[in-house]
Amino acid sequence: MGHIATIKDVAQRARCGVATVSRVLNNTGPASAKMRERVLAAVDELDFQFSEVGRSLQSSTTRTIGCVVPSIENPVYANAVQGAQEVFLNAGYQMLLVCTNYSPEIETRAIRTLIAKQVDGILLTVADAQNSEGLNLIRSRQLPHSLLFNEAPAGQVSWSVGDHAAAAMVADVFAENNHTYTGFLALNFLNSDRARQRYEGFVERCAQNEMARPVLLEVDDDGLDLTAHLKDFLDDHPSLTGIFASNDFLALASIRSARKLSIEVPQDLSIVGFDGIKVGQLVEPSLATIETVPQALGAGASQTILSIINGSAPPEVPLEEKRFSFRAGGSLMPLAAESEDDGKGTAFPSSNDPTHRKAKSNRRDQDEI
Amino acid sequence: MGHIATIKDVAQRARCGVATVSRVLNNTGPASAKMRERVLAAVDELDFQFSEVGRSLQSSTTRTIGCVVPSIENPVYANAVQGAQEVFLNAGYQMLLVCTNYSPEIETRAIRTLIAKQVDGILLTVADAQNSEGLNLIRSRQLPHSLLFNEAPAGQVSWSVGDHAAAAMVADVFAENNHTYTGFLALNFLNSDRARQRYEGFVERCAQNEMARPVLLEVDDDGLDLTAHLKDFLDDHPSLTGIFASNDFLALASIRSARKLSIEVPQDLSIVGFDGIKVGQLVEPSLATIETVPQALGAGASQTILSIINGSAPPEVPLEEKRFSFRAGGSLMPLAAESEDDGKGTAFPSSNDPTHRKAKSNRRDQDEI
DNA sequence: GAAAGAAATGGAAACGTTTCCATAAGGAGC
DNA sequence: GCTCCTTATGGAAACGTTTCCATTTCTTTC
Repeated sequence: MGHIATIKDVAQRARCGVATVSRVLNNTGPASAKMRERVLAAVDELDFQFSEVGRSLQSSTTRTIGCVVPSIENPVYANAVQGAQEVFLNAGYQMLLVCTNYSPEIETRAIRTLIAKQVDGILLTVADAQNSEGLNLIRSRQLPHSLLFNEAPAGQVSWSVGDHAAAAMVADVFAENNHTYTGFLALNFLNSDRARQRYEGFVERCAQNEMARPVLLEVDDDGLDLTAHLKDFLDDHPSLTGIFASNDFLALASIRSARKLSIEVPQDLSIVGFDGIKVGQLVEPSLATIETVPQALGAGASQTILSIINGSAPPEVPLEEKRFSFRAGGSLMPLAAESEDDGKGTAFPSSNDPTHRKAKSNRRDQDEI
Repeated sequence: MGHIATIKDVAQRARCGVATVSRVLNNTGPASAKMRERVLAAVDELDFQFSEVGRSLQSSTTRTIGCVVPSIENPVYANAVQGAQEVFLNAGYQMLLVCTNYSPEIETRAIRTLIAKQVDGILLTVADAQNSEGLNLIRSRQLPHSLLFNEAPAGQVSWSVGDHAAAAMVADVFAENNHTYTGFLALNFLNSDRARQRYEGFVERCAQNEMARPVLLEVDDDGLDLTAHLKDFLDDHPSLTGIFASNDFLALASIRSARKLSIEVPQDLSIVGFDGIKVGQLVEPSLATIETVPQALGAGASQTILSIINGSAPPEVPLEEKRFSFRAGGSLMPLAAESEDDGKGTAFPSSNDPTHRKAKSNRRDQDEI
């Protein structure tokens, strides 16, 4: 019969009470050798496995963690989620994953459901950490949780990149390479506080560096047809020499669109990305970008949650310097102005093997500084 | 007090029985207007939400689906999982995700846990569909499930790419471009039946096309340091003109490694990838590859599971022609042999805008056929 | 105004566990 | 052989739902 065995079936078959079965199987409390044997035999014959649902009801713990992120097609989130998943699995927790597609409505609904499912904790990246209905729900229930990628309101833990500072670093890099007129290319500006923080950080530091105020280009679609947008943008702002793309995909798409428009990167236009995805190093020119450590953030945030759950000391969030760094690449080139070179921060070779690049390249190469 | 309200609390506060609360909240059965109001008020005041655990125990359904994949750092799985997640979410199901890291042990353990958690179905990509302990468990319990990416044993549903045929198509493409000596670059060969099927399909069709037997190069690490391996490989097999990489990342890494070794792609070496990841179209040269539709497979497999659960007609798995196609790209170049060109299957321009490529390219360009 | 029918309501069982508590069985010491 | 203690064992409550069924309350109709 297609009936799934319960502890009662086992008890019946082993000719004992359910309490005994529970004790034997969980190794809690005494049991005689014969009894133990009978129970084990019954378990084997019936192919018995505890129902976690029954257990959860009794223990009011589910050994399940909710994870809410915008999308795992973005390798940054994919990395983070994978890192988190590993930590949780090792600790005996399973992970309930929801991708919100950057929609605050889905986000709220998902969090509600996760709470109803009695997850033991929630790991989440919200659209806007300052104003998230779901986050409020979590807080009011005092559910163990940790923000991931979002900067938390003061006093709260969060495993974020440090977007403001990282974007400021990009402004510095542009400045050191004599770029003054820059643009900021944004996707999901509306539903990502990270994108906005990057923009703010970039704008502020540009101002401090006495560069022009960066021009904002918002795109809505993350398809690959950036060309028309880019053309309009550059036509409107012909003095631009550098673009800071709010993520690496956007940066790569920009490079390609530029190529289509017969604009050479980096000779005619420098491009800096954000995230440091793997392929950025595989392409030519290699992508100058902010390198981040999503997997470490995901793992760290997970450990934070686990430590809240079992009352141990939570891990420290690493300093900003450990969470991001500038990765030089061929997509950024110093402007041919009088050099106020101080030796740091200029673009490095795009390849680890300069000899080869010299050998193969037959056009003006930005790599020879 | 930090006590979470249950239906009893609500009943007490609304001065009625729990049955009434249940009826009102679930809209099942009658209830007077005042009663309805009292209950709703109590719910509001207590911030009550049903416990899904209690519900699950009672209904023996969890509205949860398990999803087991090797890794979501691979964009192919990330896409598929995202597609699946969306379908499930729309149907009111949540998804428990486990990444096995290609380990059969983790795979088995994960499936065991998912069964214990009483998931209503399982979507999974296993290391080896012919020999999977976890899969057997699922089958013996008759748990609704669908394979994803794995080719299923005869008679079973599976949403696979059609690796054998797709790899054969690559052999055909190489043949049409006059390549005879090819290599197959494999990762995770041991723990991926897909990789093995691709190899077999490729080898067989090469034989049918009277090409040399492809040389196998297995790499274990998916880091970026393919260079040493590639060098040894090409030194050992100097006649190779084309490499079929079992995924796009490997293909991109190969292109980069080749570049480091002063080997020009595609002039000196043609490379074809597999999967059709997005960045393949953003790079230069663009990647010739097999384009697949992971999101559609993930969504289809999910619908299959849902239809098993609620007894409706399962969706048809699309024909192979709908599941993969060859995407031409600049990384593949016809060999300068006497052309037996039949017009189809030769490499196409790598960019959508040939005028630009002509304008910018100053080396012999494979795009002008 | 009473009877009958319909509508509303509450009690209790069931789902699968764990755990407390009471009882039964076994062994040691007299 | 009896008591006393230890070790085994089973019954039952509790966890939070839903749902069946019985009971109460309201409407309607004569």
